[in-house]
Amino acid sequence: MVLGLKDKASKVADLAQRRGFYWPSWEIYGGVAGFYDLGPLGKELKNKIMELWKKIMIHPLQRIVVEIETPMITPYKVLEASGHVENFTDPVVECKSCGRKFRADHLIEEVTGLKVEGLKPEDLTKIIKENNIRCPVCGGELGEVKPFLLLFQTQIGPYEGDRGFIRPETAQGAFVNFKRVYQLMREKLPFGIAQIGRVGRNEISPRQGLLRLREFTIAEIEFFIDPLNPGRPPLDYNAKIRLLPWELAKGGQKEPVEVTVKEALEKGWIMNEWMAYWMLKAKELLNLLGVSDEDQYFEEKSPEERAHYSSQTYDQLVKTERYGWMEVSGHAYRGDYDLRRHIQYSGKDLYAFRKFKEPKRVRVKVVRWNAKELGMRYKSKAKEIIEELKRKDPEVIERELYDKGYVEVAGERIEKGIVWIEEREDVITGEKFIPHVVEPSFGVERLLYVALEHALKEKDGRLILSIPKYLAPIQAVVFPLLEEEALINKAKEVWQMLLEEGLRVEYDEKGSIGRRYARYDEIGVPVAVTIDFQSLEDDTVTVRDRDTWEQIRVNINELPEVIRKIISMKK
RNA sequence: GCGGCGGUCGUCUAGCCUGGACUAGGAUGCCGGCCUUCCAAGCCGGUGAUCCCGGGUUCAAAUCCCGGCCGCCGCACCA
Repeated sequence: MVLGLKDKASKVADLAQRRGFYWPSWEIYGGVAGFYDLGPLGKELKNKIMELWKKIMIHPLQRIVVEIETPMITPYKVLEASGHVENFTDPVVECKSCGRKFRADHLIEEVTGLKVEGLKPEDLTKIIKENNIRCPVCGGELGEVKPFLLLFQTQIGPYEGDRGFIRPETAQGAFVNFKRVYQLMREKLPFGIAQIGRVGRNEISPRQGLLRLREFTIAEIEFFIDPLNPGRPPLDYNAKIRLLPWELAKGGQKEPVEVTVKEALEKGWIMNEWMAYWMLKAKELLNLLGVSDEDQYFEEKSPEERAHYSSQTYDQLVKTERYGWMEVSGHAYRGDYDLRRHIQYSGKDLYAFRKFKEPKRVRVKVVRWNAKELGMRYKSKAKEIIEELKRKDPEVIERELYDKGYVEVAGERIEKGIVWIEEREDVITGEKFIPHVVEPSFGVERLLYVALEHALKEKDGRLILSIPKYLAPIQAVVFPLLEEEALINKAKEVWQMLLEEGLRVEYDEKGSIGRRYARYDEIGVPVAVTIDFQSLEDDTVTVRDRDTWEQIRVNINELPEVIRKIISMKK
């Protein structure tokens, strides 16, 4: 293998395919861009990564962060409410001569100054024709405006009207369940709904292997807070964080700055303490996946780049060799956007309730009326009159009655005495409000790739997957030094014993010992146990470290504990 | 989607320009055997390639032409 000649991404892709981490889906039919299969090792590693994610994101706040699961197939109405049906489609127009594509609405606004947001593609096409707008690059003629919907569409059941989509994020499943989980959390904020699940986005041009997929796994938390009383996260204010806030970026700054969390909050670079908390957690997670601080930072998205629901978004970027800085997580302050929209579209009560410290006593003016009198005088019109009285501001009615002696509703003059204003004192114990949402969201396959790329090392022309030891899919391997019956028997005994200890262990007797070390270094097995002739005499074996290649000799009955210690996260 | 480059055993690659002896060669991996007392050792044997797919040109196509698919790089969108 000519290792030196290839870049790291190729080496990762090569290793992934050769040793069974991942490969393109539907390969024997030529493959389909944007879809990848996970092989045996890839699947195990991904499981480990998801476990780790839960350990970092959920476990420390387990009393207030809970995991749920909701369907991938999502009804039209839900994604209409979320704004995705509207916002996940771009009107695109193509130049007939050079083939370049443009956002049709942006192009028109630039050239004509007309506000055309929300217009239909046909109208946009018309405007382009009427104003003779041409390709801004080559001057060629432009074609029809077409919407490009990034959502995968399907149909639910046999009825064509029941349109469904594959969810582009798991978040909506959390929002629609807000009330139920709120009640399960005994109506206390803040709390978080975590979800790990597959999503689909019909990317125009997926590329870059595992990094841009049409179907992938998202791990996200919708963290609900009371904006007036967000609570305090267990936050280390002195922790350092690398940031490129928009405030600096728009002034031309390219490099992130390192600041304490305290500074970032004081300067308003991070708008909320919970945002800061999840960002720090994200940094910790990437550290544990083998990405150092220098190889990651957070970049704030400009207002134009942000998703339709967000008022602040930071992307967590990780350095990759070929693809440069790659987003592995997004941290969005979604405000009350999603719940507000779902309240609107579903008509359901998705409010939280905020109790006042002291019940408030307020004097309120209420409109009262003599229903019997109204009924007798206005007959069937009485109902309409009462409805209008209910809607009208009591202050206004009071003024009208005072000024004119009557109030005019539904075209009738209702005189003082039939309608009057009463003042009464109400005791208000609290108020309804829509919680705000802080959302950390991770692309799991990207984490997988990044972990692999950062783990891949070379030593003496050999590939070593120096993945953090607690992440290794296979934890240990047992070798007889030579293919001799006595050694083989002993080795199999040891292997069996380790299996019974619950460890994930392989056994291999084929090839020279060096070749076997190399085989398992390449897939990141942290511990190689070798049974040699001395083992037969004194029940000791050699334990070799994947990264240093150093060996120690341990007694067989200490072996499980030795291995456990090596692959443990606690150091 | 456009432009550029590419696609040959699991992997890396020779051959392609200049069509024919290519029954597609090598290396590595993998399997079996011999050997071997700790880092991809050696020897022998074996396995393994619809030459990305479809069509066309030709007596003859891995090779030339067209279309598609996939990949990489650049442009636009994103976790």
